[in-house]
Amino acid sequence: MNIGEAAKISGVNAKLIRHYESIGIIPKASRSDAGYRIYSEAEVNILAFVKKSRRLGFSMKEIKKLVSLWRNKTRASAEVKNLALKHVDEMEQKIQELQGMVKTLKHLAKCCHGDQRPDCPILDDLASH
Amino acid sequence: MNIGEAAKISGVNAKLIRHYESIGIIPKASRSDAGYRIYSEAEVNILAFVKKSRRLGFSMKEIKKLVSLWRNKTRASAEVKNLALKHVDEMEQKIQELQGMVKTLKHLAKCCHGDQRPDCPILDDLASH
DNA sequence: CTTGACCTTCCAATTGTGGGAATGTTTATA
DNA sequence: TATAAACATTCCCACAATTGGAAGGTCAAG
Repeated sequence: MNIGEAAKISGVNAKLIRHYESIGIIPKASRSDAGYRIYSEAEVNILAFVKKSRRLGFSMKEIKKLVSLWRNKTRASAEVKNLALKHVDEMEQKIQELQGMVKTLKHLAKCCHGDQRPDCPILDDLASH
Repeated sequence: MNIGEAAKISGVNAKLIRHYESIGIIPKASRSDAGYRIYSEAEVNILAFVKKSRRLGFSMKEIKKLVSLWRNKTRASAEVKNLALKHVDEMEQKIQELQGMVKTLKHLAKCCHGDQRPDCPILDDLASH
Protein backbone atom coordinates (compact mmCIF):
# COMPACT_ATOMS: atom_id res chain seq x y z
CA MET A 1 0.00 0.00 0.00
CA ASN A 2 1.02 3.66 -0.46
CA ILE A 3 2.14 5.99 2.30
CA GLY A 4 -1.27 7.65 2.43
CA GLU A 5 -3.07 4.44 3.22
CA ALA A 6 -0.38 3.38 5.69
CA ALA A 7 -0.84 6.75 7.38
CA LYS A 8 -4.59 6.32 7.60
CA ILE A 9 -4.39 2.80 9.02
CA SER A 10 -1.56 3.42 11.47
CA GLY A 11 -2.76 6.84 12.49
CA VAL A 12 0.66 8.34 11.78
CA ASN A 13 0.79 11.34 9.46
CA ALA A 14 2.49 10.64 6.10
CA LYS A 15 4.85 13.52 6.74
CA LEU A 16 5.83 11.98 10.02
CA ILE A 17 6.30 8.53 8.51
CA ARG A 18 8.93 9.91 6.15
CA HIS A 19 10.55 11.68 9.06
CA TYR A 20 10.62 8.51 11.17
CA GLU A 21 12.22 6.70 8.26
CA SER A 22 14.82 9.42 7.80
CA ILE A 23 15.93 9.27 11.41
CA GLY A 24 16.00 5.48 11.45
CA ILE A 25 13.08 4.82 13.78
CA ILE A 26 11.51 2.55 11.19
CA PRO A 27 13.24 0.56 8.43
CA LYS A 28 13.49 2.10 4.97
CA ALA A 29 10.39 1.30 2.95
CA SER A 30 10.77 -0.43 -0.41
CA ARG A 31 9.79 1.55 -3.47
CA SER A 32 7.58 1.17 -6.54
CA ASP A 33 8.94 1.78 -10.04
CA ALA A 34 7.95 5.43 -9.75
CA GLY A 35 9.70 5.77 -6.40
CA TYR A 36 6.59 5.62 -4.21
CA ARG A 37 7.06 4.00 -0.80
CA ILE A 38 5.32 0.64 -0.39
CA TYR A 39 4.12 -0.64 2.97
CA SER A 40 3.03 -4.06 4.18
CA GLU A 41 0.93 -4.97 7.20
CA ALA A 42 4.05 -5.57 9.24
CA GLU A 43 5.35 -2.08 8.60
CA VAL A 44 2.04 -0.52 9.46
CA ASN A 45 2.21 -2.41 12.74
CA ILE A 46 5.54 -0.81 13.54
CA LEU A 47 4.04 2.59 12.87
CA ALA A 48 1.14 1.90 15.19
CA PHE A 49 3.62 0.67 17.78
CA VAL A 50 5.52 3.93 17.52
CA LYS A 51 2.34 5.93 17.81
CA LYS A 52 1.21 4.09 20.90
CA SER A 53 4.63 4.52 22.50
CA ARG A 54 4.52 8.23 21.79
CA ARG A 55 1.16 8.44 23.48
CA LEU A 56 2.78 6.94 26.54
CA GLY A 57 5.35 9.70 26.45
CA PHE A 58 8.43 7.78 25.37
CA SER A 59 11.04 9.86 23.60
CA MET A 60 12.10 9.06 20.05
CA LYS A 61 15.36 7.72 21.38
CA GLU A 62 13.54 5.41 23.75
CA ILE A 63 11.16 4.33 21.03
CA LYS A 64 14.05 3.50 18.74
CA LYS A 65 15.25 1.18 21.48
CA LEU A 66 11.77 -0.22 22.08
CA VAL A 67 11.25 -0.95 18.39
CA SER A 68 14.54 -2.76 18.18
CA LEU A 69 13.68 -4.76 21.30
CA TRP A 70 10.29 -5.52 19.88
CA ARG A 71 11.75 -6.83 16.65
CA ASN A 72 14.39 -8.86 18.45
CA LYS A 73 12.60 -12.00 19.47
CA THR A 74 15.36 -13.06 21.85
CA ARG A 75 15.43 -9.90 23.99
CA ALA A 76 15.16 -10.21 27.73
CA SER A 77 11.96 -8.72 29.11
CA ALA A 78 14.04 -7.18 31.90
CA GLU A 79 15.49 -4.72 29.45
CA VAL A 80 12.07 -3.51 28.39
CA LYS A 81 10.87 -3.32 31.95
CA ASN A 82 13.86 -1.24 32.98
CA LEU A 83 13.25 1.19 30.16
CA ALA A 84 9.60 1.50 31.12
CA LEU A 85 10.32 2.01 34.80
CA LYS A 86 12.99 4.57 34.10
CA HIS A 87 10.45 6.44 32.04
CA VAL A 88 7.93 6.20 34.87
CA ASP A 89 10.49 7.72 37.21
CA GLU A 90 11.07 10.62 34.88
CA MET A 91 7.37 11.25 34.52
CA GLU A 92 6.81 11.14 38.25
CA GLN A 93 9.57 13.64 38.74
CA LYS A 94 7.97 15.89 36.15
CA ILE A 95 4.66 15.59 37.96
CA GLN A 96 6.30 16.65 41.22
CA GLU A 97 7.78 19.67 39.53
CA LEU A 98 4.50 20.70 37.98
CA GLN A 99 2.65 20.25 41.24
CA GLY A 100 5.12 22.53 42.95
CA MET A 101 4.63 25.20 40.35
CA VAL A 102 0.87 24.88 40.51
CA LYS A 103 0.91 25.21 44.27
CA THR A 104 3.02 28.36 44.17
CA LEU A 105 0.99 30.00 41.44
CA LYS A 106 -2.33 29.13 43.05
CA HIS A 107 -1.17 30.67 46.27
CA LEU A 108 -0.09 33.83 44.52
CA ALA A 109 -3.32 34.02 42.56
CA LYS A 110 -5.36 33.64 45.72
CA CYS A 111 -3.59 36.66 47.17
CA CYS A 112 -4.35 38.74 44.07
CA HIS A 113 -7.69 40.50 44.14
CA GLY A 114 -7.87 40.38 40.35
CA ASP A 115 -9.71 43.57 39.69
CA GLN A 116 -9.04 46.86 37.92
CA ARG A 117 -6.43 48.02 40.39
CA PRO A 118 -2.80 47.76 39.30
CA ASP A 119 -1.69 46.31 42.58
CA CYS A 120 -0.68 42.66 41.98
CA PRO A 121 1.01 40.22 44.39
CA ILE A 122 1.82 37.84 41.55
CA LEU A 123 4.01 40.36 39.79
CA ASP A 124 5.39 41.53 43.11
CA ASP A 125 6.56 38.04 43.84
CA LEU A 126 8.02 37.51 40.40
CA ALA A 127 9.88 40.77 40.79
CA SER A 128 11.16 40.03 44.27
CA HIS A 129 14.81 39.53 43.82
CA MET B 1 27.86 46.67 34.19
CA ASN B 2 28.86 44.17 31.50
CA ILE B 3 26.81 41.23 30.38
CA GLY B 4 28.91 38.80 32.43
CA GLU B 5 28.17 40.56 35.68
CA ALA B 6 24.52 40.99 34.78
CA ALA B 7 24.43 37.25 34.14
CA LYS B 8 26.00 36.45 37.47
CA ILE B 9 23.67 38.71 39.43
CA SER B 10 20.47 37.81 37.61
CA GLY B 11 21.28 34.13 37.31
CA VAL B 12 20.59 34.22 33.58
CA ASN B 13 23.35 32.91 31.30
CA ALA B 14 25.00 35.59 29.14
CA LYS B 15 24.17 33.61 26.04
CA LEU B 16 20.56 33.54 27.06
CA ILE B 17 20.50 37.25 27.82
CA ARG B 18 21.52 38.00 24.25
CA HIS B 19 18.89 35.58 23.04
CA TYR B 20 16.18 37.17 25.15
CA GLU B 21 17.16 40.54 23.76
CA SER B 22 17.06 39.26 20.19
CA ILE B 23 13.53 37.93 20.53
CA GLY B 24 12.30 41.04 22.26
CA ILE B 25 11.68 39.64 25.74
CA ILE B 26 13.86 42.33 27.23
CA PRO B 27 14.62 45.80 25.85
CA LYS B 28 17.77 46.29 23.78
CA ALA B 29 20.70 47.07 26.03
CA SER B 30 22.68 50.23 25.44
CA ARG B 31 26.27 49.82 24.30
CA SER B 32 29.71 51.01 25.31
CA ASP B 33 32.04 52.61 22.76
CA ALA B 34 33.45 49.20 21.99
CA GLY B 35 30.00 47.75 21.45
CA TYR B 36 29.72 45.96 24.79
CA ARG B 37 26.24 45.71 26.25
CA ILE B 38 25.72 47.80 29.39
CA TYR B 39 23.21 46.91 32.09
CA SER B 40 21.74 48.82 34.99
CA GLU B 41 20.09 47.53 38.15
CA ALA B 42 16.67 47.89 36.55
CA GLU B 43 17.62 45.70 33.63
CA VAL B 44 19.07 43.05 35.87
CA ASN B 45 15.77 43.04 37.72
CA ILE B 46 13.93 42.28 34.51
CA LEU B 47 16.27 39.38 33.90
CA ALA B 48 15.65 37.99 37.36
CA PHE B 49 11.93 38.43 36.77
CA VAL B 50 12.19 36.41 33.59
CA LYS B 51 14.17 33.72 35.32
CA LYS B 52 11.68 33.39 38.14
CA SER B 53 8.80 33.23 35.68
CA ARG B 54 10.56 30.49 33.73
CA ARG B 55 10.98 28.52 36.90
CA LEU B 56 7.23 28.69 37.32
CA GLY B 57 6.82 27.19 33.88
CA PHE B 58 5.57 30.22 31.95
CA SER B 59 6.34 30.14 28.23
CA MET B 60 8.41 32.87 26.63
CA LYS B 61 5.28 34.23 25.02
CA GLU B 62 3.56 34.45 28.39
CA ILE B 63 6.63 35.98 29.94
CA LYS B 64 6.76 38.63 27.25
CA LYS B 65 3.24 39.52 28.29
CA LEU B 66 4.09 39.39 31.99
CA VAL B 67 7.08 41.65 31.55
CA SER B 68 5.03 44.20 29.68
CA LEU B 69 2.36 44.05 32.38
CA TRP B 70 4.98 44.40 35.03
CA ARG B 71 6.43 47.48 33.40
CA ASN B 72 3.03 49.00 32.84
CA LYS B 73 2.17 50.57 36.17
CA THR B 74 -1.47 51.06 35.24
CA ARG B 75 -2.28 47.45 34.39
CA ALA B 76 -5.25 45.75 35.99
CA SER B 77 -4.28 42.95 38.33
CA ALA B 78 -7.10 40.90 36.81
CA GLU B 79 -5.12 40.51 33.63
CA VAL B 80 -2.15 39.06 35.45
CA LYS B 81 -4.34 36.80 37.51
CA ASN B 82 -6.06 35.44 34.42
CA LEU B 83 -2.75 34.68 32.81
CA ALA B 84 -1.56 32.89 35.92
CA LEU B 85 -4.73 30.87 36.31
CA LYS B 86 -4.75 29.89 32.67
CA HIS B 87 -1.24 28.63 33.15
CA VAL B 88 -2.30 26.71 36.23
CA ASP B 89 -5.04 25.04 34.20
CA GLU B 90 -2.59 23.98 31.55
CA MET B 91 -0.22 22.56 34.10
CA GLU B 92 -2.98 20.66 35.86
CA GLN B 93 -4.04 19.18 32.56
CA LYS B 94 -0.48 18.14 31.88
CA ILE B 95 -0.33 16.51 35.30
CA GLN B 96 -3.48 14.54 34.55
CA GLU B 97 -1.98 13.33 31.31
CA LEU B 98 1.26 12.29 32.92
CA GLN B 99 -0.54 10.51 35.72
CA GLY B 100 -2.53 8.53 33.17
CA MET B 101 0.63 7.51 31.36
CA VAL B 102 2.34 6.56 34.62
CA LYS B 103 -0.61 4.44 35.66
CA THR B 104 -0.71 2.55 32.37
CA LEU B 105 3.02 1.95 32.29
CA LYS B 106 3.16 0.88 35.90
CA HIS B 107 0.42 -1.62 35.30
CA LEU B 108 2.21 -3.01 32.28
CA ALA B 109 5.50 -3.18 34.14
CA LYS B 110 3.89 -5.04 37.01
CA CYS B 111 2.66 -7.68 34.57
CA CYS B 112 6.15 -8.10 33.13
CA HIS B 113 8.32 -10.60 35.00
CA GLY B 114 11.44 -8.70 33.94
CA ASP B 115 13.84 -11.58 33.63
CA GLN B 116 15.87 -13.20 30.87
CA ARG B 117 12.86 -14.57 29.02
CA PRO B 118 11.81 -12.70 25.86
CA ASP B 119 8.14 -12.75 26.79
CA CYS B 120 7.06 -9.16 27.58
CA PRO B 121 3.56 -7.81 28.23
CA ILE B 122 4.77 -4.24 27.80
CA LEU B 123 5.80 -4.78 24.22
CA ASP B 124 2.74 -6.96 23.61
CA ASP B 125 0.53 -4.09 24.63
CA LEU B 126 2.41 -1.53 22.59
CA ALA B 127 2.10 -3.85 19.61
CA SER B 128 -1.60 -4.55 20.08
CA HIS B 129 -3.21 -2.84 17.20
C1' DC C 1 53.60 43.48 24.57
C1' DT C 2 51.61 39.46 25.34
C1' DT C 3 48.31 36.57 27.72
C1' DG C 4 43.95 35.48 29.37
C1' DA C 5 39.49 36.77 30.33
C1' DC C 6 36.13 39.01 28.61
C1' DC C 7 33.01 40.63 24.76
C1' DT C 8 30.92 40.56 19.85
C1' DT C 9 28.17 38.19 15.86
C1' DC C 10 26.87 34.24 13.22
C1' DC C 11 25.76 29.48 12.61
C1' DA C 12 24.35 24.95 14.13
C1' DA C 13 22.27 21.26 17.04
C1' DT C 14 18.77 19.71 19.97
C1' DT C 15 13.09 17.30 19.92
C1' DG C 16 9.07 16.32 17.43
C1' DT C 17 6.04 17.99 14.33
C1' DG C 18 4.02 20.61 10.63
C1' DG C 19 3.80 23.64 6.52
C1' DG C 20 4.95 24.88 1.97
C1' DA C 21 7.28 24.85 -2.75
C1' DA C 22 8.52 22.62 -6.87
C1' DT C 23 8.02 18.56 -9.30
C1' DG C 24 6.49 13.84 -10.72
C1' DT C 25 2.73 9.99 -11.05
C1' DT C 26 -1.63 7.80 -11.01
C1' DT C 27 -6.45 7.80 -11.79
C1' DA C 28 -10.89 9.50 -13.11
C1' DT C 29 -13.60 12.08 -15.94
C1' DA C 30 -15.11 15.11 -19.81
C1' DT D 1 -7.04 11.39 -25.59
C1' DA D 2 -6.50 15.45 -22.89
C1' DT D 3 -6.75 17.27 -18.63
C1' DA D 4 -7.64 17.85 -13.88
C1' DA D 5 -7.51 16.01 -9.08
C1' DA D 6 -5.47 13.52 -5.87
C1' DC D 7 -1.87 11.44 -4.81
C1' DA D 8 3.48 10.96 -4.34
C1' DT D 9 8.47 12.73 -4.16
C1' DT D 10 12.45 15.80 -2.11
C1' DC D 11 14.08 19.90 0.07
C1' DC D 12 13.95 23.69 3.01
C1' DC D 13 11.90 26.35 6.80
C1' DA D 14 9.42 27.11 11.22
C1' DC D 15 8.23 26.44 15.98
C1' DA D 16 10.23 26.74 21.61
C1' DA D 17 14.15 27.29 24.49
C1' DT D 18 18.63 26.50 25.20
C1' DT D 19 23.35 25.38 24.43
C1' DG D 20 27.56 24.99 21.89
C1' DG D 21 31.25 26.45 18.94
C1' DA D 22 33.99 29.40 15.70
C1' DA D 23 36.14 33.59 14.36
C1' DG D 24 37.11 37.80 15.79
C1' DG D 25 37.52 42.36 18.75
C1' DT D 26 38.59 44.55 23.56
C1' DC D 27 40.20 45.10 28.19
C1' DA D 28 43.21 44.51 32.24
C1' DA D 29 47.23 42.78 34.43
C1' DG D 30 51.77 40.95 34.42
